[in-house]
Amino acid sequence: MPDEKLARALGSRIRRNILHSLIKKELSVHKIAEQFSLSEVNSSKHLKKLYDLGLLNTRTEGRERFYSLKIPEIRLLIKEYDKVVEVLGKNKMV
Amino acid sequence: MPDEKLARALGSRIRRNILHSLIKKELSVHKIAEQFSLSEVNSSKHLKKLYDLGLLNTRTEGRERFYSLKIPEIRLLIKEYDKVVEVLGKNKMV
DNA sequence: TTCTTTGTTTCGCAACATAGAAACATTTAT
DNA sequence: ATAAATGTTTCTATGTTGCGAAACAAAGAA
Repeated sequence: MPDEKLARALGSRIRRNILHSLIKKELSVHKIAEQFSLSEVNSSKHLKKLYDLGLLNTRTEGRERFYSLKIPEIRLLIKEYDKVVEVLGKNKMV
Repeated sequence: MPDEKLARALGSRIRRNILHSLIKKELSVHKIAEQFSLSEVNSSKHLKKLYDLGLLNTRTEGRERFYSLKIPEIRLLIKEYDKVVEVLGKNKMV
């Protein structure tokens, strides 16, 4: 069920940040690891998860593997997601 | 961190369906349980989770507790969510 | 008062996700 | 041929989530 998986994919702050970065341009496993202070192992795992889900494209060049957004609709989803987060933040009575 | 919690709240198919129903009108714990074939215990738990997150309003009348959408922005989020799910479904090469 | 309806909380279990470590593969440089 | 850089996979430990069962609480009916 893709809808279950999508939710689980978005369920990680790191993966949402990764998607955010990939909106601008494709990035390698290494660059993502650098950017978010992840081990390359974990960077690879997160990207693979997003890729398996069908959200990313991949392209290998030399020893690097680049990932990019495959589904443009994800941009709006993230935008709406952030909007709700903002509202929740303002209402914060936690 | 509200953004972490929101993702986890959406991470359940049942909770997304509940939110979907609440778009139309407020519903009691009992009604939700009925509608989705949940035990009342679980219905209560799911609704509490969404409420604690700040997504729902609540109103008690007699022995019933009604929940309703508090954040209208959630509608668009769900809509965009479903859109991405649809695209993923069409691309299904899983 | 006693019973029924509606709802909540706690406990324990099974399933799943996450992160680190180690081993391995591939490509490029020396 | 050897070493370094970039990624992936497997194993393990830890933590989180969801669900059922049981106990409890409050409101209304009999």
